[in-house]
Amino acid sequence: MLILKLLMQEEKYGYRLIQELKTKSEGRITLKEGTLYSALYRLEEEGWIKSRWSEATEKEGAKKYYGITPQGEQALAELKTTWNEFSLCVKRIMEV
Amino acid sequence: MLILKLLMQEEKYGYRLIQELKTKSEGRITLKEGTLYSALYRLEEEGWIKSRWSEATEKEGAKKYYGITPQGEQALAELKTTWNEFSLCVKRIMEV
DNA sequence: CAATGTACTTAGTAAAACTAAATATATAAC
DNA sequence: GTTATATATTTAGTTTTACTAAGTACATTG
Repeated sequence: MLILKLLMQEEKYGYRLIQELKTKSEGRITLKEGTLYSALYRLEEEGWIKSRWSEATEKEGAKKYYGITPQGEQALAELKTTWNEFSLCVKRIMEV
Repeated sequence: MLILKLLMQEEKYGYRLIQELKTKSEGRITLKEGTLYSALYRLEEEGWIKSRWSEATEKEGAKKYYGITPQGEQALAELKTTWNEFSLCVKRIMEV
């Protein structure tokens, strides 16, 4: 869900997603490469994201950019609802 | 965390925990026996809960009651902090 | 007496995060 | 110049944990 959310802004490559998740979570979500990339492969298999290779420039090598698909946006909306309901329900149980 | 929380009130047996999680979550958390009981075994191995068999009466068979230990209470407090920080951080990323 | 509800156990599968390492390039340090 | 670090992706293998599914046992209900 977080990956899909970060891809709503613009297309991004895997390494950048790891960094963004780390900084935006204040160091609480530190995915290892194995975790992030296999998550990306699953999301792409689901049809929720699409990848393309950028061309290498003089300064930079080629990167694999991921963008969210319309189905991904739909899935994100559903995941958000599920998450909201779930976390609210955890909150209620924990706050009694 | 939720199991530990439910055991803070009083000691409970596994089947009851399944029911309570279901009703208190309005049907969103419906653990199967295999899931709940193996979670209980893990928690007991950690030393966070302790079990005892009740004696069978004329009406009821023996049940295995679980109670939270002092280490369990400590773990619960830490889990709660971790959960609060984590869910807040998800909220922040999702609400941008 | 068959079916359902309660209550616990166990075996095996599946999903997903983990460790760990390999590959490759660019930059910075010594 | 070589070593170390940062960037960027891939892959192999392990571990954890939830899942399915079935089995045991007893009490209650129809």
